[in-house]
Amino acid sequence: MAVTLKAVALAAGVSTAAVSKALHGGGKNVRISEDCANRIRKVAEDLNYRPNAVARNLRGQRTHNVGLIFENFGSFADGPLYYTLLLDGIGQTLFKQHYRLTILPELQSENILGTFGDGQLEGVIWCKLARDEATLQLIHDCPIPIVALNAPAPVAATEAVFVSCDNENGIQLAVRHLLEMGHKKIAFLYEKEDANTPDTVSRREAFVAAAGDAGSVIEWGWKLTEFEKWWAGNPEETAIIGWSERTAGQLLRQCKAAGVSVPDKLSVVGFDSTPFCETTQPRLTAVRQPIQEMAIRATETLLSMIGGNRPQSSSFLFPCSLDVRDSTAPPQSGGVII
Amino acid sequence: MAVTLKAVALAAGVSTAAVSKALHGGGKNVRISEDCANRIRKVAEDLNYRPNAVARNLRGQRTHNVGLIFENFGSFADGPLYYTLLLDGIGQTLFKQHYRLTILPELQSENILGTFGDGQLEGVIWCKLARDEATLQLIHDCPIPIVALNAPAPVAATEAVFVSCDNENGIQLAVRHLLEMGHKKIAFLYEKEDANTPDTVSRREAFVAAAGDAGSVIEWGWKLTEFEKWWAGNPEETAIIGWSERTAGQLLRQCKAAGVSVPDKLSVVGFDSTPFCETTQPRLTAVRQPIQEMAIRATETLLSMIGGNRPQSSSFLFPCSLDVRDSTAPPQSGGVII
DNA sequence: CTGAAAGCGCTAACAG
DNA sequence: CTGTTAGCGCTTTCAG
Repeated sequence: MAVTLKAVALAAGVSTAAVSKALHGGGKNVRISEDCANRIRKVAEDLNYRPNAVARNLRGQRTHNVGLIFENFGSFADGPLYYTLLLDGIGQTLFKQHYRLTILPELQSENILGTFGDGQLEGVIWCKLARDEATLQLIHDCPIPIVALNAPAPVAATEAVFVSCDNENGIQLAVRHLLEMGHKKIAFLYEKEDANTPDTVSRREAFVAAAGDAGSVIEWGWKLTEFEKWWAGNPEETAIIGWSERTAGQLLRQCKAAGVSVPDKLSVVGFDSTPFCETTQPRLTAVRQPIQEMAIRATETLLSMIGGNRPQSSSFLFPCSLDVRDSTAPPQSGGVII
Repeated sequence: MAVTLKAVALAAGVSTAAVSKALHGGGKNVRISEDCANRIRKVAEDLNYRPNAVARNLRGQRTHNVGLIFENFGSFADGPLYYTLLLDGIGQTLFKQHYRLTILPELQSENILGTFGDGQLEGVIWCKLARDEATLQLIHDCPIPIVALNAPAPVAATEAVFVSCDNENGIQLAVRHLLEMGHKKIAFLYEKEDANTPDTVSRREAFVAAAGDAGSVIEWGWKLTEFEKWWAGNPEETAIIGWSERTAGQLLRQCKAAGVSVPDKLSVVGFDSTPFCETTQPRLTAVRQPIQEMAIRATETLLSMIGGNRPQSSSFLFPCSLDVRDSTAPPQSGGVII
């Protein structure tokens, strides 16, 4: 049905090679007169010829197509704008270089290698890549370059490149901010459901290290309904750092419901400072993770690897910063009062 | 480099046809003994054979790949979760049917038809499709089925299917809600920058029709900085309907900044009720548009069209509902006071 | 029951 | 300067 190169050649009374040359100007060994080329172009135009990319991909062993895989797409634990910023960063980088982006179903079953090795993808960006042995093995067997985004690099060296934020430094910033304000006891909060995500784990560890004796760790359920009872118990803590933006946002709502005013009675810090933090009441002080820049870097790195270059490094760590907004303040009844 | 079907055939001492049959069991005319098939499968396994999908696509003229195009990706006018919900709905439907999703660069230049006709895509979901003549023509010339999501159907019939929410009914709900509460003057607010998006237009028109004499229309800049001056002018309006969730959220912030308490002094309604509305202060009353269901329906329709079926209808309108939260209340100094 | 062979649509060596 | 031709990796019809 579709008009092919051959059809154009036939109509123009030339060979397919001539048409290919005239339209895309490939092979150096083929020469063609301007007249002839123009005639061919005219015929192609008239016939409404559209090159078939699949055939071209097969022939050229290139697809200009990059895959994107989310370990847990649709779970909003990462903040409302997470996926939007991510996609935007990846997309803008890719499209500029005339690559396409294919969203892959979250790794179902065992045929991931089949998917990665089927010739349709030139590389993969893998978000929140799990850290287990199986995955590491998989990375090893993967025929195309992989960049892991938002996943801390494993201890063992792998062929993949890891792009992530510096959770440790982010948590340190939050802890220091609170300590400097005079808080003596700070809690780190995460949800049971997210207990094992790499980010939760590494942030928790960073917190324990940074806060030392001043720190405690709280694990509640997704809804944080435990808050009210906890608060009723007159906890020593005067500040809570939520492992994610979502957690902190949810906590603010619980505080409001329980009549606990923030930041007067309790200071709250979130992780991942997106425009969402501007919309909460009070506006949420949060660690900023440069998602979009990370996405751009991940994509650039992947494209460079596809181009055959060895990556400059096997791990890129993006420093976090702290956006101080209205949800943190010195403790009301701090020990500083003499 | 990659091990091909031929390589497997060679290693197993059989023909490529036998291998193809043994591994994927296609052609009915080819028969093969269990023994032979098993031997072939073993060899393929040992050799780590991965079928090349590009070749298969070319041969079979099918790619199981659907394209997605956003008219304005990355503009957050649609609310923080818009893209996430959308992608989630599309993805879950597609992946279940073993289709892939390709994100297309937002229609650059003129070669859209080239993109749609290059054989890589079996169909396209087009978000916020513009309404102009050129686009209609393009739809007409498009060799693959198109479903327009979140774009009101044009007057003229086209080959494309349109899935959108019922803006008219949504606006009516909002207006009625406010009128019933006793508001006498209601404004519809949109940003200059969004003045011509189909949704803005159709909601504005719906508003003018629904509110009649009680209605007025406001066009401000993206930041809504005009609010304070407007308010200082002692407007008659006691309620504002924002064309989008974002607009309404931004308005709430302006109100706060100006010391105008919502809903006491001013009621605010948004369009597009996502979890975002739960996070504002006060929680935002908003028209709910079932984004995810719409995305699912759009995808299902597209897949059915790809399967060769004629769509049941050329336009699906999803009814809106109203999520009443805390940003609306009866006017403080309503005319009802005797 | 099995293998040879003809393409899907395109490109780039090669020979003329 | 142009055209013929051999594949890219796969499926499937056809002859053995």
